[in-house]
Amino acid sequence: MAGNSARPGVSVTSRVLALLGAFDERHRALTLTDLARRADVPVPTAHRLVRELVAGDALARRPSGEYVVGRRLWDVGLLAPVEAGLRRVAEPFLHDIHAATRATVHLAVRDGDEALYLERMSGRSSVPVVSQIGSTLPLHCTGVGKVLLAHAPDEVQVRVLGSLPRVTRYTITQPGLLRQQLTRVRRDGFATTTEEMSLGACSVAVPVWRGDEVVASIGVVVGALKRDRPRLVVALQVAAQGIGRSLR
Amino acid sequence: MAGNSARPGVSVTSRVLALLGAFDERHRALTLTDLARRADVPVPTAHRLVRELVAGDALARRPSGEYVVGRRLWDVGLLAPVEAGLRRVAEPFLHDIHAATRATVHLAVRDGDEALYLERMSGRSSVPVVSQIGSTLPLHCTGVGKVLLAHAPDEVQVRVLGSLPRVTRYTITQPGLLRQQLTRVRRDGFATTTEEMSLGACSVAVPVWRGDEVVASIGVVVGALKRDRPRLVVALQVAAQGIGRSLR
DNA sequence: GGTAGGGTTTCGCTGAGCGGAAGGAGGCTC
DNA sequence: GAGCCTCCTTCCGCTCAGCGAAACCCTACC
Repeated sequence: MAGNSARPGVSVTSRVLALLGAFDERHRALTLTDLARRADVPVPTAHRLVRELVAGDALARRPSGEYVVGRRLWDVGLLAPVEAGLRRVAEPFLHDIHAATRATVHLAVRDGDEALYLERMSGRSSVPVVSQIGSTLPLHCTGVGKVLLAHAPDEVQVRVLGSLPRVTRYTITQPGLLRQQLTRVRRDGFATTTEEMSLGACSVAVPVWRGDEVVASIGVVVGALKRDRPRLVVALQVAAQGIGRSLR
Repeated sequence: MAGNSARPGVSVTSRVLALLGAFDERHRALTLTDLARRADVPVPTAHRLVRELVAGDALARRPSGEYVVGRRLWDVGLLAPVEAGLRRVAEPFLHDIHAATRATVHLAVRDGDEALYLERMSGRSSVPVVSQIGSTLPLHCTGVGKVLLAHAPDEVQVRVLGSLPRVTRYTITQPGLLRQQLTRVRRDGFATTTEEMSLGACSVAVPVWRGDEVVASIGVVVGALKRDRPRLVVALQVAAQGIGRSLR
């Protein structure tokens, strides 16, 4: 940046990125002041940059005065090759599961110490589902997360087991208990959760193998597992097989 | 921008946006030189800016050296409220159509003089489909496009009918003929295309009404229409009704 | 080993960018 | 209706971040 900056060395580009990064699932609309605060940029500077971003349709301004992410970023973002091959291959299989179960279906990969949701198809029922395409959730309390964790490198398991934040009163926060579960996940080929992420929601998930490596996980979220579990596991495993086979 | 610019008055922000805008469906991966050329920025300048964008994960660099859109832009872009309400409401209905027909299903709105595809579910068959979520296609040679055009304001119709570029040898390029079809679309409540956008692909589409206004269109793409047409029209109309009802 | 295509680094000039200060605009309280 | 608060917007003079031509590097191809 030129001139009079309070913190020389911070480039215009990085400020622009900071402004864009101020948005997340919980902050889809921000006032100028919030935007400036979250991006750690003085308000007048934010104002100037944001005006340019609005002119370029990277942001948009709501009638209320709040800023939201704009059309331009939406369609540029969709061009990102984030596991594009996996998503394309998996889509029809996810449809099949969705059609067969009517439940919410997920496709996720491990991104560091979190589960990154690549795809979601909403179910009909009123089961609460917090996942969003593009967002991440913890590995230790989601179905797909447990699968990904069970097949993650040791250092990831160590880090995650070292800190198991409680989300609901059923979240597993004892490393020993979770470690047992992970062993069972590897042995049985599926993972389950019971209201560990959100009350009223249970899940089943299975790994997607490419060769001898787990590259993703698919799962469903339902209100209760009960005797449906075997049926769901089979449906998921068939789909996961299909995806894995198509990936080579 | 500071200093020695060849074209003073062009801001850093606008250059960054130009770089991001250099990507489109047909250019998902670009070399530095292409990127610079398409964004109309000198190569060294592009290099500097792009390096910062890569550092911020807004772009990523392929092992081959090409640049692609990065994770950061992907998940920020997904936060854009581009017809979010419509998309959320429509999703389950689109699933139903997809399950019932096994064809490629589309949800589109009119964006100026083009059809903007908000959602797509791929069919099983090998029918060629060029649409992409987030991309636009002409109004005059797609199923959803004809529906949207038939219910567009006069000035849009005039502009579009004034220039009907040929895409395939079946594309309708005579304004009079298309005008007749649009009348029929309004009368019958559905539109069809026959290899007008891509050879080997036909489509049917219906309007989605909110009150007395057409806010979107849903359609399917199949290899051939033949006697399936009535069945597809009914399926689409049922879904469109449902979407419209849910929109109030 | 010449040529062409990319990618990267250098470097001195300079105006784009900076942001404190001040000035609206709206809303809420007393 | 005065006082207060919060958020948005504009102003303006200082100055260093940004600029890009030029030069250089590297790989590929003939």
